[in-house]
Amino acid sequence: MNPEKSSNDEREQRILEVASELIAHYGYDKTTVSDIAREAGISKGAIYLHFDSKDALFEALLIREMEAYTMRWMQLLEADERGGTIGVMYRLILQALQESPFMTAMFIRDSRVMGSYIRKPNNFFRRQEEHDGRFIFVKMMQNAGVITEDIDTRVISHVMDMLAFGLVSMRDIKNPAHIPETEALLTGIAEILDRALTPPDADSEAGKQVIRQLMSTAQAQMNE
Amino acid sequence: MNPEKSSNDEREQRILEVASELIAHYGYDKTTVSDIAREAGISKGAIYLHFDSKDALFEALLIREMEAYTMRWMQLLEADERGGTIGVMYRLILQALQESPFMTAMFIRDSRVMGSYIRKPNNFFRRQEEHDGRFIFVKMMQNAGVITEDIDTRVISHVMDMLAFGLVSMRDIKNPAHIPETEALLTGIAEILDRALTPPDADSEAGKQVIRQLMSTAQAQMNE
DNA sequence: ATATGACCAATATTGTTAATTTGGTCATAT
DNA sequence: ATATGACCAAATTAACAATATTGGTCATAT
Repeated sequence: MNPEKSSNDEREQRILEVASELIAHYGYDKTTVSDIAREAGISKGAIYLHFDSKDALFEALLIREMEAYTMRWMQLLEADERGGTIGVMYRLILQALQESPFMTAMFIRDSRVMGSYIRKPNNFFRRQEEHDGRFIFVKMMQNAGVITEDIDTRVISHVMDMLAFGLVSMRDIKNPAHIPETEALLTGIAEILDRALTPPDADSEAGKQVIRQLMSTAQAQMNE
Repeated sequence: MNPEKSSNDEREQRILEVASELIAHYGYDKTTVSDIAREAGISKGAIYLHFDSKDALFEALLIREMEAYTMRWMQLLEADERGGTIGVMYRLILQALQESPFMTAMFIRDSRVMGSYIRKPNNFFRRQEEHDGRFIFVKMMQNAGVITEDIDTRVISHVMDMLAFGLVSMRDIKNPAHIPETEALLTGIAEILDRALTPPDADSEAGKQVIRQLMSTAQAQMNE
């Protein structure tokens, strides 16, 4: 929420909700501020009481979607009784990713959705470039003893990125008849990762525990 | 080689060689038949003594590159003394893929290279769509006892496609500083696949043997 | 036979202007 | 205070003709 702007948080969320749907469907370029206002049932001017510009709105949306994606992952994680092995945890990452059309578009920088935004000089993605979330995740899981230490952290995290990218992108170019059913595919990936990366003495709850802790710290920081 | 056309195979190969370089660099649209002729040191008319059309030339090039890629893989396979585990074999597949800019472009349907060709109604890729080479490869390796049977063939082959796709595509969008050095990455992937897919009792030569046999059969069919 | 390159119809590009759309503002209303 | 929507400059798109390029052919030369 932008404290400098209107404090009507409920409406701000509705704007973002509507923007998410429109942009996921029509893309950044083809979705106008007026479209968003009309669909949200408010005037165009009201949009600018919440956001400085179309880009500011869009970037708030990117952040919102990332947060929603993370929350959804947490939710799947807590609901899953198969334990906190890296295979299962990563499987749920992919599941959450697939569930969100917007996140998949973000992840592969889909130009049909991101439109001309991706070409902007100092956009969200370029600013984010320094930060490697996946690397940090893998490092933490190694420290927690949930991933073997005998394969380089950077290699593992990049392999995970490769899989996620491939998962989302290949659907466009490969004959659907040759793509396995999602459930079976994700289970297979989890199995492969567990066999390769889960140490024999892994504590299957340690991973989840670290994530929980990380989340509550993040939550606490947010409430300031 | 097109038997209906000129039988000057040497020149036909030079045409394709030149076309490969030009198209890999400038793309299908920006490379004209005259460009190819000039660079090959022959007249434009001579091109049409070998190929019916620009598209026919281009498709011959696609096939040539696929064959060259396969040959290169074979070569790496024979030269590698680490044995024929699935990890090592697949690692060499990725290595051969990375070495050929044209093959990488084909694999991800890079529109900067393939240009307007990919949008043509009945192009090479669409015709090829039925055939799933990776699936056949995995199936054969399972039959040879080099890949476990306890994970679905389709799942394994698709995971391999995902990795290959990710390997090639992620270089464009991820901060290079976060991408591991190629050698380490490929070694890591090989290690992961071996741990997950190589059966305890695998005969590390059986895989190579099947490939050799397959190749000589294909070679024999070609010479007809 | 084999190879060339001038030639052509068809397609693509460019330059230009006119028309439309869009992000953002602000006087006015509530 | 809060919200609206008419309004505007800037940017995008549409329309169109003029120009250039390109795939492919073929009469001619070697």
